[in-house]
Amino acid sequence: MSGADHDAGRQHLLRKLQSLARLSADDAEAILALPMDVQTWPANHPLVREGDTLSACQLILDGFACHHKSLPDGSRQVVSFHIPGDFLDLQGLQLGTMDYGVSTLVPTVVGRVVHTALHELTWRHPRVAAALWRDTLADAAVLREWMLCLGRRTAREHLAHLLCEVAWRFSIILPPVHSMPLTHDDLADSIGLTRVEVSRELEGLRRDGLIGLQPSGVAVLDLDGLARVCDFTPAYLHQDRAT
Amino acid sequence: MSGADHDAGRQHLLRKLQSLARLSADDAEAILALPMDVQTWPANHPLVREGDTLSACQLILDGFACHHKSLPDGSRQVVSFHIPGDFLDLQGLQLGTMDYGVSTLVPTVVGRVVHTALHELTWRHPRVAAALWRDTLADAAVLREWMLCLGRRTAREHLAHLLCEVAWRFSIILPPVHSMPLTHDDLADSIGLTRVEVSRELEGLRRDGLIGLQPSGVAVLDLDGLARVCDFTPAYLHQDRAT
DNA sequence: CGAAACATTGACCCGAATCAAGCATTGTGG
DNA sequence: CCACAATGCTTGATTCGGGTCAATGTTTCG
Repeated sequence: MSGADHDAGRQHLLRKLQSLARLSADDAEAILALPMDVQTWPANHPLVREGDTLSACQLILDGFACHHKSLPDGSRQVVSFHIPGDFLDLQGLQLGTMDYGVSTLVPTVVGRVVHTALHELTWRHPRVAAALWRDTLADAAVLREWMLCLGRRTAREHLAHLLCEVAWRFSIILPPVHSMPLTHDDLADSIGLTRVEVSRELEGLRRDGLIGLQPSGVAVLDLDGLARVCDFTPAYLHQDRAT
Repeated sequence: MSGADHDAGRQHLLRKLQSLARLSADDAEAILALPMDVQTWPANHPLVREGDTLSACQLILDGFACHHKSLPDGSRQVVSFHIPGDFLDLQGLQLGTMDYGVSTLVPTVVGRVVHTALHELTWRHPRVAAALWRDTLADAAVLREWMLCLGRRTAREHLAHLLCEVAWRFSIILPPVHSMPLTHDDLADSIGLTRVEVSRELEGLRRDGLIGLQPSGVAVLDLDGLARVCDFTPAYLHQDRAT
């Protein structure tokens, strides 16, 4: 938990917001100066429960987390993944109760920023507020693509699409061909299928040489090949950068 | 197309934004004064195509429309419904290209507001900008609930849930027990199933006395009964009002 | 070493898709 | 005013993707 670690997490946030709006030096300084209470959590730890009302937002400084919703019968749907630089519960700043839960997927470091500090930031720095709004819009675009996957793609296409997306987003912050720390249960809850079917489809993709199955997780070996399986087009991520 | 009609549509927008943020009289006046180019379209008319880049936002003044995405093979997923007072393409104001299409479902009147006017509005009226951000967050909450339906509910539960949501949202602007102007194809594209299965499940719900099937569309007869079928809880809509 | 968590595989089942035929409304032109 | 096309709805027979159940294998870690 060195100071440098926290700075790296804040820098991810700043870089993302700068890519979404033209920020002044003053805006940037205010973002980096946000008062933040740093906490470390293990993998699979709940950070927010459905129905909570919050008084602070949590920024991922290091690690990996997801949003999820559940049915009374216990079945669970993961609705999004989040990486360093993402706020996990910006919704709690603006709307009353949380309609989704948040959990870590790997050991994760978060920075808690009290709502008053964020309200002050957005009030004094309208361009930062605009950037956060755009970030919300970009997140919604990802939700829509996931809905298309859930409703209209086959199991294999959906799985391939998810792996493409995660590999693509991870490549911003991690070296390529890094294996992804997702269990088969995580993948199943993300694509709306069962663990058993995930196992079978992963085996199919492995046999085709598109992915590698290691104990540490799934590794994407042939991103272009995978993208061809599922017609992956990263435009919906609304992030401009060299592919 | 009388002036009164346009005012009704604007009033829906104003009322929604006032429920999301405490607006000043000046803020309200600016919203009602937005310069707007009024257009009328038939049912099933495309208003935005996937990939478009826009220079104006379209506000529904009267009617009913949806957002949808498609796969290369032509299959389509409806991702949200929109009613008078909703902007159909706020995303186009903040992000480059549209990742979804927009179509009318019934004859619809929209007001086109050029981006420059909206940028000026949000810049001069930060509370209006905050309200629009909250509106985006509330829309995203609906997308997440739809994902839960797509991934984890059965055909019957999902259909019942959709009917509950639409009936609930329509009740704000229409008399109750109004039949909903959705074809079986529209419903099928919304819940990620086929027209045939929609027909069978609707017949099941009708046999149980929960809905009525008329030529003009589906009418919800027993909202509480329907809600019990699918565990419908309107909290995710983030609209406080007497149920 | 043993327990717990995670992954794989096979046999069988079921919900929804597909294919196909026929019916009911609506609207249009002769 | 009727004919008939177009669109939308219903229903049955059959198929198939993915679920369920169950047994077994593999890591990881206390």
